[in-house]
This record gives sequence, C-alpha cells and structure tokens, in this order.
Amino acid sequence: MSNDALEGLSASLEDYLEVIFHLEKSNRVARAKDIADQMNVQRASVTGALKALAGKGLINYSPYSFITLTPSGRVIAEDIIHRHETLKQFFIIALQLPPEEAEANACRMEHSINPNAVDRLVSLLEFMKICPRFGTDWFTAFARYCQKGSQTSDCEACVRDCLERIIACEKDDTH
Amino acid sequence: MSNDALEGLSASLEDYLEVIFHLEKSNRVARAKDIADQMNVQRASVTGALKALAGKGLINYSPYSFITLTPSGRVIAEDIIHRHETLKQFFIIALQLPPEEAEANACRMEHSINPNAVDRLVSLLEFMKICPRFGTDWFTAFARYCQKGSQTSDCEACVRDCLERIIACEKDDTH
DNA sequence: AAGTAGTGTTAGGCGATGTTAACTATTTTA
DNA sequence: TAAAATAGTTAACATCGCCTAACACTACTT
Repeated sequence: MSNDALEGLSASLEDYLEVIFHLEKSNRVARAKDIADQMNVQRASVTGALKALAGKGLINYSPYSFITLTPSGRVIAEDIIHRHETLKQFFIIALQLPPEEAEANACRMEHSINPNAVDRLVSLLEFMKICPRFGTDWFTAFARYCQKGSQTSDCEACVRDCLERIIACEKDDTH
Repeated sequence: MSNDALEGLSASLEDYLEVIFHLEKSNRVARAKDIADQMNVQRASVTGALKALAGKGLINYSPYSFITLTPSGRVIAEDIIHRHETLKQFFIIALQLPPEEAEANACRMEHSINPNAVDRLVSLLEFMKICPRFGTDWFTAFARYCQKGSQTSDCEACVRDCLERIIACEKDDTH
C-alpha cells in the first residue's frame, strides 16, 4: 500500500467517498453514473476521482467494474459521515436552523473541522439531552431570543420550573 | 466595475483579504512581503492574488504600490473576520477548546459557514451570557462531562443554586 | 549619486479538479 | 442475437493556486 492512503483527503475526495458510502449502503455497490448524479459532476470527472481513491486504497475499483469501499475506505467514510452528522445535528438542535440549511452547512464544514471539535460537539449534544437546565423551555427561550434579539423570558419562573421537574423526576426514579 | 466583484470569493482570496485587513490595521498599508509571510506562500503567489482582488474591486493596487482595501473590500473583510471571530469564540467559550485549536478551526471553517449559522452562533454566545441557566457551574459541569463522558453533577443542587442566584440578583436590582 | 539589499513581477511549470467530445464497453430490448 | 441505449473511459483542455528562477524596480547606505 502506498503512503497516499495515509495522507489527508481533499474536500473533493472526501465528498466522493461519502457518496460512495451512501450508494453502497442503498444499492450494495456504487456506480459511476450515480456518483456523478449525486455530486453534480460529469461522468468523466468521476473516473479521475475513482482512480485517486483506488490509488489510496480506499475503494475497490478497476475500469468498468462496480465500486465498493475497502475496509480502510469504510473507516474513513464513516468518519466523514460522523463529522457531517454531528455538525448537522448541532445546527438543527442547538442552533435550531432549518434542516436544509443545517445539511448544507454540514456538507461544507465537515471537511475542515478537527476531531477534537467534533468530539466536543458530540459531548455538547449529549449534555443538552441529559442536563436538566436544557429542555423544551430552554429551546423555546433561545428561539425567542434569536427572533427578537432580546431576552423576554421570566428567568426565575423558568428555572423554578426546571427545578420542579428535576424533583419530580427524582421522585419518579424511586418508584 | 466587473461582475467579478459580485461573485463569491474562494477560500484562498478570503484569506488574503483577511490578512490585508489585519496588516492595514497594524501598518496603515499592506505590503506583498508581509502578506507572503503571514500566508506562508511565496511572494510571487501574492502578486497573482492581488491582481485577482484588484480585479474584483476589493483592493487598491497597482504594480509596486502599497495595498489598501477599497470600501467594498473592507466590508467583505470585516464579514470574514466576523465569521472567524464568531467561530473562534464559540469554540473557546461554548466548546471550551484550547485557544490555538479554536483559532485553527475557525480559520478553516470561516470559509464555509453561512450567514444564518453565524447569526445563530452569535445569538447562542449572547444567550449564554444572559441566560441564568448558564454560568460558571454550567461550564464546569460541561467540562467535567467532556472529560469523564458521564454526568457527575448533582442536578438538583446545581439548579437550586442557579435559582438562588437569580433571586439574589433580582433583589440587587431593586436597590 | 552608485552600489547593493530587499521587494515585487514575470514566465513557465505542476497538481488538483473540473469540463467537453469522441470513443469503447456493457446492458437492455425488440 | 443484433441494434440501440446506457454507462464508462480517454484525450485534450481550462482554471485555480501554488511553486521556482530570473528579472525589474525601490530604497538604503555610504
């Protein structure tokens, strides 16, 4: 295996790998035509990308063959998709962006975020689920803040509700 | 003015514009040599970029001259820097990444985030300042969660403290 | 003012990524 | 199975952004 496989992928090749992963999942194999359609490029451009990916040992490819991921290609593809999904969920859940916009941002930003930052985003999303300070009321308060640009909530009541929910929750646990 | 000015800038040209902005701020004008040093490219590469930016009406440039931003160049540069700073603050404050890592991520991601997402990040950072549910204890709880990967805080006590602080705060206001 | 050090530009090249047009291989279907 | 439709490849070319090497200009320095 050449060293190429170890070097970072370009944004473009990451996109190809991601698309191949999804096509393989839905169709068992990926075909150049479908890759071209999904990526909005010409078929000829796909051939070049496939050669590059095959050269890095990330896909099984020979001319006119079907395309599948190699084990290392799959690992990398899953990492890319993990970045993508993490960003997308962050945009949808934490920032409350419309799903299409979340998707578009994730799609572009997935190529430049580093592993640590992804881990932290994952932690934040998990933390927002388990920390009682977050909850429907937090999300609506933030949404309101985004719209009006000023805090309009009754903070004391909001936090009091939050506390009561925790206490109720703890009582539930003892049942 | 050609239409070029209206088209989006490449990540590379955005970087040049950003560097020119900072150099102009510290040195009154930017010089090709300094741009080259800051961008880690050769001087010859700068010339090409300057021609492109001048062609788009974003910088005042003629061969061998000093370089300054035009008004529209300044507007765009400030927008790029706004994206950069917003991302950086988000990484530092919300995700609690080390400043260098925050900077590096911001530097790369600033080119692909859209205006809406930037606005939401700004709102989130503001909201974290004014919403009483955030505060030192929230940040330390999240930091602990990032390290240990599990929730270890006493949620009831934490929120109770939060509530008490709000009440104390409100009493202060009446003074 | 002349020589020199430093700065800026030009010319030519390279790799990555895309295009179109023409050709080849494969698959469908009549 | 032969023809037609579809899919994939190749070749030639364009653009972008960088490079190196060589040359041109500017500005110190003395």
